[in-house]
Amino acid sequence: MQRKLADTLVVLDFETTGLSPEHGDRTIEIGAVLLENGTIADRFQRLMNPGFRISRFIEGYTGITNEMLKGEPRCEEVMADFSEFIAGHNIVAHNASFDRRFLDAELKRLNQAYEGECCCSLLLSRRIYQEAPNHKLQTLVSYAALPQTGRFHRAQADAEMTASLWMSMIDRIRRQYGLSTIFFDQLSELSKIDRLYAHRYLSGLAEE
DNA sequence: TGCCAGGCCCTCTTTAGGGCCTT
Repeated sequence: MQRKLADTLVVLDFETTGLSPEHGDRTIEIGAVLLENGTIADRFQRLMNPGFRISRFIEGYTGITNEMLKGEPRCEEVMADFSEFIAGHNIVAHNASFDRRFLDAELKRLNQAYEGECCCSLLLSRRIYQEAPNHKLQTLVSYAALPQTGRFHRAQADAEMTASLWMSMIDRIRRQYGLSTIFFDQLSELSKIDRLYAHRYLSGLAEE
């Protein structure tokens, strides 16, 4: 599924009620963009009602209030639509292990599963932007001089800025190593190898 | 009401501990 779909990709971000779906936390907002050949071809943004009140901490952290969620559809309804949105595409998220756990947990409630590949822009940034002060999304957007498309910690803005970050890292690799094309599975591999070997790996790609 | 996780990665490491990230 990876290389043949290298020209399409869904970058996603969840806002949730907490850190752990295993302890009952649910998603309250999904934001995503479909990238086709490096440009945004489609968007998906929904608020959803988790079925219980969210904490004051989450209200302050995300700007999403209990009042805002009152009339919104349940998670199951939104996730059914989102499952169709991501079907056939690989996905990217910042600290993807977090978003993947929530994606899997929500889809499991629908007796569904995501079958594609998932790559982490945080892990990739630790190899491409090794000199950045830290690798929080907000810091990297500033560090790479990318446009701020909205409020941080809202799903759609975070997804769009993660997409910009992703493209900026691809651009940096292309320019630095003279690569005309770099595939999703190569970036996925790069995010998994020891970051000390990142340069050696990319140099190897340049020689192919 | 208050609490909860997990994977990566560095180092004063590998028979471990703790910071970084995500909400």
